Amino acid sequence: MPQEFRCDCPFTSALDILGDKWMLVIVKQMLLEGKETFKDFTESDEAIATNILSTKLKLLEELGIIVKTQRPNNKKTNLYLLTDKGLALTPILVELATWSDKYLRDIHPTIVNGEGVQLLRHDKSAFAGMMLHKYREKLDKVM
Amino acid sequence: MPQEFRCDCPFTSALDILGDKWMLVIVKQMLLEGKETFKDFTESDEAIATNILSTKLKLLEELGIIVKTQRPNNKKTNLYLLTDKGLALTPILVELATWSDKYLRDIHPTIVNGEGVQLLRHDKSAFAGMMLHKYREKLDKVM
DNA sequence: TCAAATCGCTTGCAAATCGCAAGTTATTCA
DNA sequence: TGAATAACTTGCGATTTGCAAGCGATTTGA
Repeated sequence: MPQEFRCDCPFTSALDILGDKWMLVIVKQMLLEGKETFKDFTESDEAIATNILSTKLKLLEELGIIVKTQRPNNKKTNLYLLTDKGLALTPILVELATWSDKYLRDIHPTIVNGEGVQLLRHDKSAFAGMMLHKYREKLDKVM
Repeated sequence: MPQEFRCDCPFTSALDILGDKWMLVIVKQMLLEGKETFKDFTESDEAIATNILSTKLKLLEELGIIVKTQRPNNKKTNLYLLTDKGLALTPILVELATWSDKYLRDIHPTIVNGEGVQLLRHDKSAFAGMMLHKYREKLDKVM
């Protein structure tokens, strides 16, 4: 199924792809929580259903945001890894979390407030840089 | 209906609210295209259905992202205006469009590429600053 | 070596959401 | 005062979401 776009606006077009409850959550889980196998995703807090996970992973792959690979000696477990196109979503994630941190705590007081959030609040680009660095290191090891 | 959150992750919580096809499109139309009445929204390219528009405006208002007002001498037309909480979504919009500009053109070649996009590409924060400045000027006039 | 466990899905079905078209109410304009 | 306009609301069919169960391929362990 070829991706449909509502119009030629760059803002809206991004939302045609990313504007749902799961796409960016999956990217976040890969980038920040080190998830890489189908099972990893199903075991998370956020508990995405397997049929939806399957659909979204397929879509993310079609779009070139992730790639599907295997480890050399394991035919059973698939690995899903972020491409550059996927890693380029980091600034969006950072801005989403920044907004949450500042404006959502009053209606959702249990939002986490640990080390990561402190760094994010204090130095956004350091946070982004660190996440990207860590992920690229992991890619080196895996591939 | 009180907003539900899947978990305590700031990234995911932002998406619980903003993660759909319309919420950020409406904010974009207000910030960048000067839309402020119900009719304005229904007349756009993106053609949101009136029932959905109605629901989303209500939700945005509940969340404090917009406020609903009237002009002094007109009881018919409602004005929807961005609050500070809503204006704080600007960086998210900017990052979404930046990503589109860089990574979506190959699968969606007709994405606009005018003056605005040029500025966005060349100087993101100038673009954001300009949009915010323009919107605040308008607020001064209206209120 | 073969039975059990694990992984990565797919399928069926029910519930929720989306979205078009038409209708309703209140306000303003001529 | 009658027509036009703005802002919705309602009905209903189509699509999407999400739970539960199942299934085939691979791997592990006795």
